[in-house]
Amino acid sequence: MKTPRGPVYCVCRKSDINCFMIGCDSCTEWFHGNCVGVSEKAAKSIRVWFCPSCRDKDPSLEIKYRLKKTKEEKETETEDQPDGDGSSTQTKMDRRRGSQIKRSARMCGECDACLRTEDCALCDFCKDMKKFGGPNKIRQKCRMRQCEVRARKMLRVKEEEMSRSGIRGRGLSRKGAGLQTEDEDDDDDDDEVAFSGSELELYEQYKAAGYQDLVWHSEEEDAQSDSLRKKAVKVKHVKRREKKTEKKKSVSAPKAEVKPRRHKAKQRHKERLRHSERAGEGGAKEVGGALRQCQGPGCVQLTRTNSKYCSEECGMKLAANRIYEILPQRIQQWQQSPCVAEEMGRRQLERIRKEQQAARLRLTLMEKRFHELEGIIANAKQQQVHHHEEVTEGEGDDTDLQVFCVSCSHPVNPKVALRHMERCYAKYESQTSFGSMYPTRIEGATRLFCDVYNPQSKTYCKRLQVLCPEHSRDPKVPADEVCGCPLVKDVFEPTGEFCRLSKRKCNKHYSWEKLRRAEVDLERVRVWYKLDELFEQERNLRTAMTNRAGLLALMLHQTIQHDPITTDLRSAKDR
DNA sequence: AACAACGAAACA
DNA sequence: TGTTTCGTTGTT
Repeated sequence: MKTPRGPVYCVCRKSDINCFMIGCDSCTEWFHGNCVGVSEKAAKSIRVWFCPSCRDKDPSLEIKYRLKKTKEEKETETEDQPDGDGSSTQTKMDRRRGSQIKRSARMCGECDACLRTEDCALCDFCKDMKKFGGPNKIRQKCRMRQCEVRARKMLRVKEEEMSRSGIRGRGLSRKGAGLQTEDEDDDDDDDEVAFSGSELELYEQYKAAGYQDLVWHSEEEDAQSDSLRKKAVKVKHVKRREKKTEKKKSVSAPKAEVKPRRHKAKQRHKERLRHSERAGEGGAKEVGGALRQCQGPGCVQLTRTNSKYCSEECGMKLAANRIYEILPQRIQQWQQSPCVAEEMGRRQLERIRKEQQAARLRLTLMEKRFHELEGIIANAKQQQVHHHEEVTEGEGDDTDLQVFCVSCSHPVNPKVALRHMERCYAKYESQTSFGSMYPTRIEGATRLFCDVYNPQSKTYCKRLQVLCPEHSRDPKVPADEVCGCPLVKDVFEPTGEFCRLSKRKCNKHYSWEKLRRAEVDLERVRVWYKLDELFEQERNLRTAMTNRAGLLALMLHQTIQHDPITTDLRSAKDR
């Protein structure tokens, strides 16, 4: 149970400070506004205030009020302060702090820290402040000014620093005043070893008596050891435990916790001793306390250092023996039970084969398409140009329409849009390279990747050859060449007709050969990728299958049939 | 739990 | 409006 600690104030002698309070300028005691009949608002106009008891004792004490806050008053105030004009923020603050120390949730108003008016300029909090050139991230009061009683512990001067420089004896002034901390901080403070006089002595003795060796001693030793240390330890443990039980209200008795563990440790230690003794009886050599005989079959030699054997041969002999002994059994075991992984592997392989077949079929189809296209293009080149159609086409166009280029986003006339976009694309595309360290090697494939070597980056271009503006330019079109694009009906149905416009003038089918070739080539590349992927899968699967039931695997693993019924069911289903 | 960071109240 | 410093929150 906690006794109500912490400072008490006012006529009511309560510790509550979360309301408006006013300080007596005579006894410096603090009073609740409500208890002494002073509202917060009213207090604003009070300049000097004395508590009822002080006034009783000394009737001459008079509560003084401020005049209305006027300009004149402000002026008089500044006159009172000689350094008025040249005052820095620091000095202004000092005045503020110095004149009347406020009591707050984090300031007792009485300790050295609270009374301090200057920032140390050295602590981390000061260094963080803007006035000391800091980033103002931490935004905490100078450590030297953190209240010794109410400020959060972590904000106060750090322990090491305090002991190093002996800056201040924490809480000494407070203890003299007979005041104690609030409960919140009490919890923090408990972590510190707060000894009373006799405890301190014991603590010192405990430290001196060899708290440096915390290893387990045997009980005999313990009995012999000076009672002083035991006493000291006991004091400490009891203190700790009391606290723990108080906090946790744990069920298990702490004393019962400690002893058995000690026993176990001792037992283990004894056992270890016994083991090493037995080894010693064997009559071999002693290495670091242990005696070793070669583990080779039938060998009685001593081991080599850091080895279980006397020689390589012994090691090999033992290994060979193991294989002869274990392997046949394992092979038999392996053959007895069906291997699910093997079965699954076979199925996977089947699937991969099927997919490979499909991919190959598709590849031949694409190759066929490739040749067909070349045929069409060759055929188209032989068409004659029809000049009269040119004219009619030019007339029908709507000159007001505009489309935006997908590359440069400029508005362009739809008539020339294709041409523009194609060139725009080529322009931007040729600015970047797209290569790999290795040339493409696909057997039986014609014209896929550009594969031009760039000696600067030591890479091979990996664009489709037909689409690479960086390494191949579109050939110049002769004036009399026909467009020759196969005409279609309903988008997909070929009519058998060809565009008979002059190639230079046909905007509708601009570089149609290139696009068609790219279409076919892209598909071919995709099929090749697919084939490659399938090949990789097959290879992995095959390695896994050949490694399964290999020598190493059989020696290292075995399948234990815990439940023969399950195995039977599975084998019946699988077979 | 300690710490850093930061919003915001309080104040001049 | 700027400064100081508190409480809260997220991170280590």
